[in-house]
Amino acid sequence: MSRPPLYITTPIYYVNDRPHIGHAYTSLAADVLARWNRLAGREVYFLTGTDEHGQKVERAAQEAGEEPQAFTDRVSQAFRDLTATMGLSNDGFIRTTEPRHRAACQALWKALEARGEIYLGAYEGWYAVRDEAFYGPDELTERDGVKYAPSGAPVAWVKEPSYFFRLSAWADRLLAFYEKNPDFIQPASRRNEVIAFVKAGLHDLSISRTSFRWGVPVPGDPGHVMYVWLDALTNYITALGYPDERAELWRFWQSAERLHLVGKDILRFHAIYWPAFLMAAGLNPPSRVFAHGWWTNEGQKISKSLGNVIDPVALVAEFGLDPVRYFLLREVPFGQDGDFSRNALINRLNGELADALGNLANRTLSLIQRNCEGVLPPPGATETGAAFHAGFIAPLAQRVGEHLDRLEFHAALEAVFEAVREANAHITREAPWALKKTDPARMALVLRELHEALRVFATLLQPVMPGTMARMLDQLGVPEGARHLGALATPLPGGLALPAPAPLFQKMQNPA
RNA sequence: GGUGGUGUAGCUCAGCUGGUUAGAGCACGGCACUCAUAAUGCCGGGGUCGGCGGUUCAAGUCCGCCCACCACUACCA
Repeated sequence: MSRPPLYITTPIYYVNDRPHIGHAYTSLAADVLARWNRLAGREVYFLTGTDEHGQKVERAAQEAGEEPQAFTDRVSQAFRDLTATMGLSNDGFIRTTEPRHRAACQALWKALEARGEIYLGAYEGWYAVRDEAFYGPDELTERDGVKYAPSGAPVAWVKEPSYFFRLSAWADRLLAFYEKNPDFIQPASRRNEVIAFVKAGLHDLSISRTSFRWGVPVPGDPGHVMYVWLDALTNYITALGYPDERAELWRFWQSAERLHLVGKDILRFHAIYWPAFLMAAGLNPPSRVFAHGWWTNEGQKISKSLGNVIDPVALVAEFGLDPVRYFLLREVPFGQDGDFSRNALINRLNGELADALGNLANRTLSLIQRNCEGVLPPPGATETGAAFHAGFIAPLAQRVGEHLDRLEFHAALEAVFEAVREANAHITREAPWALKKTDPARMALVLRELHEALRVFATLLQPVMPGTMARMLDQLGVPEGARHLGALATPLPGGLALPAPAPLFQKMQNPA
């Protein structure tokens, strides 16, 4: 059952912004998939990074009185720090201001140009100087012969030279591609939206700008810089060595599963423009693009103006990294919008992590400590234990894996905690504390069964809660080299001395 | 406006191609237990499955209409 390698990416984050829960969320999901697949023995390359070009950055640097490069060096640090804050296991971190990226963008441009996919034209439309944005005619209102943008800024008809990508010619080929690859865009509802959009017809895409300088110069016409999305999307292949097809990592674009995780707001760029660029340049399109949902904060839409942006650093500082990682993936199906609330987080932490799982580990290990002299009993099974094992423990790794392959993080975690609940029922039914005097042999069997269940839980939960599960595996006496999925088939030897248990999760007082 | 989707217990949601008394978690009530982080287990109350009409021996599950909500409807990233 050897699977091709996995290339998994987050979007590169635009540095003209502070890291918020949305960034943390995408990165976290990618991290869990990367860790899970590594545990399964699959080769993985996990990439994240920062998008550092564009007019907004240029202007922000100007306002800060800095050179753009110095400015981005400074502000992109917050995103590099986020990888540590969230405990990310990314293999690479790319910045679009790196020389290798400029080279890759220009190589892609030349490839498109050589294939006749690019032409020079003019971009025209209603432009609001104050907003630095173009508006469609239906968005405008007119008073006294002057047209105004929705923001209230006056607009004027502007025409600037621009290179165009022949996107209109790709609509049919994109539709054929979606047809042949039904899983390319997920979830399915998003796929329908994209298909509807493409079916309505595509315009050629303006892919250069002359209105600012902070970007990748267009080869052969340095008055233009490349459209930020062409620049940004290219990061995914820059990081693998493009255009050097003999680069060590290039095989991740040639023969690996190529999975992009994105927020739903940037799906179009990844599901339409990006595969079109790639196919037009004669390169593989991605294998899969998954668009996840947005968070609200205590039922309210998150926005800077409301001042309710969620800072991942503060979140982790207050609740701890692993509870936050668990909550974000457990609470809401990936792909749907969800609500962040302190109450809900604390309920998950107390009820599921501390009471159900943590306490189960603690009571089991305490019994082994006290009644078995701290030594793991040899493998064996009671009748009820055999049924419990066959129904909930043995199939669990596969169940979790199937859910994670479909990016159903919440269902994967639900499956584990269903088994945790069952384990609590099992220990209560068997009451090993009462068996000590009546049937010590059975007591040893029951405790061993529970230890085995705990070993499976901890092993499978490592990708979501790496730190805490490492401590749990320590307490269970599982050696470092036996913590991958393949090791679950081999029982630990009886007679292993176990350390004294200690609580894994600290409960929090619920303010409500 | 157009297209797609959602509406099931107090809350969050499962319910594949229509078929026994509609399920789970949380919350709530009772009981049991005492190994454990006052943890755990068992039992229970609670739903005219958005509304109306239709197809069918049989509909939460299919069809029509209506109501409510959501998403998409291109070039700031």
